[in-house]
Amino acid sequence: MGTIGSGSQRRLPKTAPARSLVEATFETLRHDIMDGSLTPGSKLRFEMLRDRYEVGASTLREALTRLVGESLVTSEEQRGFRVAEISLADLEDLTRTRKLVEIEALRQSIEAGDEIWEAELVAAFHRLSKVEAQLADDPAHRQDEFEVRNREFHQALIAACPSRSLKQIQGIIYQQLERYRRISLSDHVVPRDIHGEHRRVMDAALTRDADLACRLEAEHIDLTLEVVSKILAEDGR
Amino acid sequence: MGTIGSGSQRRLPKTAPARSLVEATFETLRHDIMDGSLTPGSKLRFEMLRDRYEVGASTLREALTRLVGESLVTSEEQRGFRVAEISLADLEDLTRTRKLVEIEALRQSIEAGDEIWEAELVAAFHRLSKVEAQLADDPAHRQDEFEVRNREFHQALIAACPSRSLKQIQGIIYQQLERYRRISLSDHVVPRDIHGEHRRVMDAALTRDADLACRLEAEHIDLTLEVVSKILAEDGR
DNA sequence: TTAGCCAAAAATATCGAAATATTATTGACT
DNA sequence: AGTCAATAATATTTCGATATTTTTGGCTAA
Repeated sequence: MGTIGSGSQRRLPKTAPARSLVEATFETLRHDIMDGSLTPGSKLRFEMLRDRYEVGASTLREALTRLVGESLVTSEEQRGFRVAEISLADLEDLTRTRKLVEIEALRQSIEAGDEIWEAELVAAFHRLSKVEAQLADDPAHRQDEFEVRNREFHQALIAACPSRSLKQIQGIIYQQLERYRRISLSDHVVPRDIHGEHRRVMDAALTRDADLACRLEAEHIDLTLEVVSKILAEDGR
Repeated sequence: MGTIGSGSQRRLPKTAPARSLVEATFETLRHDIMDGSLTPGSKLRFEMLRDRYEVGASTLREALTRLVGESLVTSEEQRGFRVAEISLADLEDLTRTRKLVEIEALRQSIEAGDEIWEAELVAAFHRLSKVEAQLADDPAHRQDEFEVRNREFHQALIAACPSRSLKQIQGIIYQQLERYRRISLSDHVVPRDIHGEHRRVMDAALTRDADLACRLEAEHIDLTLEVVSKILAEDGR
C-alpha cells in the first residue's frame, strides 16, 4: 500500500512533495477538473474513479471531500459526487466577490510590502512574461503553464497582505475562476494585451500607488469576465 | 451499518433528513470543537475518536477532512489531525475580514431585500430577544441556544444578499469567530446592551438606511472583538 | 554526557469486502 | 395503457483488518 514518492511506481504531475495517496489523488483530481477533462456537472462514479486513479474507496472519498471544500465538487447525501456545475450567473458572482477580496488584499499588501516582496513580484512578472511570449505560438500546450504563472503573479501581488484569512479566501475564489478561464480559453485565442495590463498593475504596486493599482487590477478582472463570459455564452450550448 | 434515523421511518423530513454517519460525526465533532470540549490545539487521535463517536477510521477521516475545510481542524501529513489553535492575532484578523465580508453582504442584502426578508428578520430578532432575556438568569445553560439564535439573526440580516459566494464566505468566517466567542464567553458574564445593538442594526436595515446599518454592524463586530480579546488575553494562560 | 542507531510500540493511512441505499426492471392488477 | 409493489441491478457508504510511517526507548560508542 502506502504512499508515493520514495518507492517505486506511479508518477505524478511534476513537483513531488505530494506524499500521501489522498494528497496525490486530490491533486490529480483537481487538475482534471480544472482543465475540464472531468466536465462540469458530470457524475463522479467510484468504479470509474477507482479504475482511473487506482486507489481505494475511502481514499477517494477523502480526496473528493477536500474538493467539495474548495467548491470544485458537489456531493449529495447517499447519491455521490459530481463535478461542480458552471454558469454565467456563478461566473459573474465569483468575479464580483473576487474583486472585493483581492482588491482589499492588494491594498494591504502594497501598504505592508517590503523589498523582498518587491523582488518576488518582479520575478513572478518576469516568469509570467516568458510564458506569455510562448503562448502566442503554441496556445494549446502552454495554457497550463500560463495559468500556473498567472496564479503565481497574482499571488505575488497580494503576498505581503498580512491577513491570513483574506489570502485564504482569495485562493479559493481565484481557483474557481481559474477553472472558468481554463475551460473557456482552452480553445479560443483572444487578442488582448495581458502583458501590458499586468505590467501596469505591477508598476503601480511598486510605486506604492495603491489606488491606481487597485483600479487597474479591478479593470483587469472585469476585462477577464467580459472575455470569458462572452465565450461561455457563445458555445455555452 | 448505514445511516442514522432512517432505519424504519422516513418522517420528519425537516429535522432528520436521512443523515449519513459521516454527516452525523461531522456535526458532533464540530459541536464539540465549537464549545471547547475539544480544546484548541489538542491532538485528535483515532483511537480516542473511535471510542467517543463509535465509527470506523475512514468515516472519521472524512468528517475530519470536512472540518479542515472549515478551518476548525488542522492536519499534518502522516501526523494526523488537531483542533485548530486559537490566538489573539487570528481573532483580530478574522474580525477584520468578517467586517469586510459581512458589511458588504449586508449592504447588498438591504439593497435587494423584499417583504419576506423583512418579516424573517423581525422574526429572527424576536427569537433572539427571547433567549437574551433568559441568558441573564442562566448563562451557562443558555449559551448554546443563544449562539444559535445569534447566528440566525446575523444570517437573516444578510439573507437577501444575492451573492452565493459572499454568503458562503461569511458563513465560514462567522463560524470561526463563533468558536472564539463560545470558548471565551462561556464562563464570563459581560455587561453589554447586545439587545439594543441588534435592534438598532435591524431598524436601520428595515429603514433601508444601508450606511447607518453597516456602520452600526461594524461597531457591533468591533465591540465583540474588544470583549473577547480582553478575556482571551486575561486568562489566555 | 551525548549523539547515533536499531528495534519495538504506537499512530496514521489505505484497501477491499460487506452493508446499506438508490435506481431500474418486471409483472400483477386496475 | 397506467400505476404500483416487489425485486433485481447499481452505486454509495461504512467497517475493520493490514500496511506504512512516526515515535519511543533502550543500547552502544565516542
